[in-house]
This record gives sequence, structure tokens and C-alpha cells, in this order.
Amino acid sequence: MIYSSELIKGTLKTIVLKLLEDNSRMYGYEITQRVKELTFDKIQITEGALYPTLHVLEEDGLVTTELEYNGKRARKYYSLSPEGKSKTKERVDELADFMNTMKFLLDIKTQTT
Amino acid sequence: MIYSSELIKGTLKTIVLKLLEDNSRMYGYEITQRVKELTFDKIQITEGALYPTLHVLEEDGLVTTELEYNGKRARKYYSLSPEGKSKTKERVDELADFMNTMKFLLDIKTQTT
DNA sequence: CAAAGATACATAAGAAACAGATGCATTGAA
DNA sequence: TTCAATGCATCTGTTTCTTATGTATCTTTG
Repeated sequence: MIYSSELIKGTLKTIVLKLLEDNSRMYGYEITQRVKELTFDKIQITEGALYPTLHVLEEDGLVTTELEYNGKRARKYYSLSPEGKSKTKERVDELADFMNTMKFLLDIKTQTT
Repeated sequence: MIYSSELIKGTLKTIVLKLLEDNSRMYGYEITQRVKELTFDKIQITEGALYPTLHVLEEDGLVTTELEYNGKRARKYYSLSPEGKSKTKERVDELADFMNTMKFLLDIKTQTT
């Protein structure tokens, strides 16, 4: 099962920020693969969605980049800036709050692992 | 606190369907007020978002409508069609699944009421 | 060794969904 | 009687994503 794209809208930026918080340095393709793995293929970030998002995060000063080469192949590594770190906490907290509201609104029981 | 609009994107249709499942008959303005109440003002559905959504649900055959008058004031009541009822279950289940995935991905602790 | 698939970046055109503004009309309260 | 609330609706952005395309390198497999 893959979630309808509607559902994923609006969470992409938060997901990317959270991954960077946990991993300190990641490149674009790595992010798509990591999300695919972690969600058992249920969330598949397309490149057309990811790269523009990363560029916006960079423009907004939330991430910094370093271009590195693995042989001739370029990789653009992204890291959270200090501003990005605090923004990440904000975003994740807001999403947590939102999810509690949605649980209440939709009377949903989530797993309590 | 009001959630960033990004976050709410994609959940509006599910929220409306769920409300109609619980209340059998509602009109547009009533829906906006109920959501506002239930979420303690954290989710405020604008009319520019709601009415197009309701019209799409009607076009898709998920809801039926009845126009009624309270004095001279028109109210357009929306009810779930049989198709709408099963679609609602699908949507709510998908959202519950999605929320569990996001909890895992973002390592979020939600309230276990 | 050639071809195909995976890795890695990126952009561009269009669709979808919502925000914000506006409009009209009725009703109730100050 | 005037303002806020109720109730419908549409329209013009804007944002965000989808789908397609483009370029290039590396790896695996027949």
C-alpha cells in the first residue's frame, strides 16, 4: 500500500528536517531511499518533489550544503544549520500536536508501542 | 495556536467525510463551526476551501444534498451516500495507518488517552 | 563487453488544493 | 440601525506536488 499523495502533502519538509536531525549529513538520493526503507515502501519521495524542497530549505537558511565527489560522481550533502535545528523541533512538535488533534477528531486508535 | 496550512492540506476531505459519518446531515457553515469547536480553534476551515471540497464530494457521488429553508435562509444539507460511507472508512483507515507511520518516522509520542 | 538498471543531480510544465478576498443576502443583537 | 453572525458561493493567486524529461556515472549481469 502506498499512501495517497494528498495525505503526504505538507509533511515532506518535516520528514526531511527530521532525517537530517538524526543523521547530521545526508544527500538527496540517500534521503529518498531512507524514507522508502523506514516506511516499508509506503512513502516514496519523488525526485521532482525532493530537490525543489531541499533548495527551498537552503534558500531559507535551514540547511547548508557541501558538494563532494565519490570518484567522478557528485554528491550534495545537506546538514541542518542552527536555525534549521530549532525549526525542526518546532515542526515536529507541531506535527505531534496536529496528530493528537486528528486522533481526537477522527476517533482513531493508534498503536501504543 | 493554529496549525500551518501546509499541515492541514490533504486531510480536509477526510475530516468532512468523518463528520458526516457521525452526524448524518450537516450544512457547510455548520461543518466549519463544528471543526473549530472540536479542535479548540486549532483547525479553522475557510469557506474558500470547504465549498469547493463539498462540491467535489458531490460530483464524485460520495455525498447527496438537500436544500432546505429556515425562514428565508437557505441551508444545503449534505449526507453520505452508500459509496461515501465505504469511502469514509477507507480514508479514515488510511489516515490511521499513515499516522502510525509518521509516529515511527518522526519518533513522536502521542497521547494515549 | 554491452546493455540494463541503479545511482545522482536537476528542471520544467501542469495539476491539485488551499488561502484570501470578495460578493450577496438574511438574521439577530446592541 | 448598524454591526456581527449566519449561510451560500466564486475567483485569483500561490504553494506544493506529479509526471516527464534530461544528463551523467557506476555496477551488475548475461
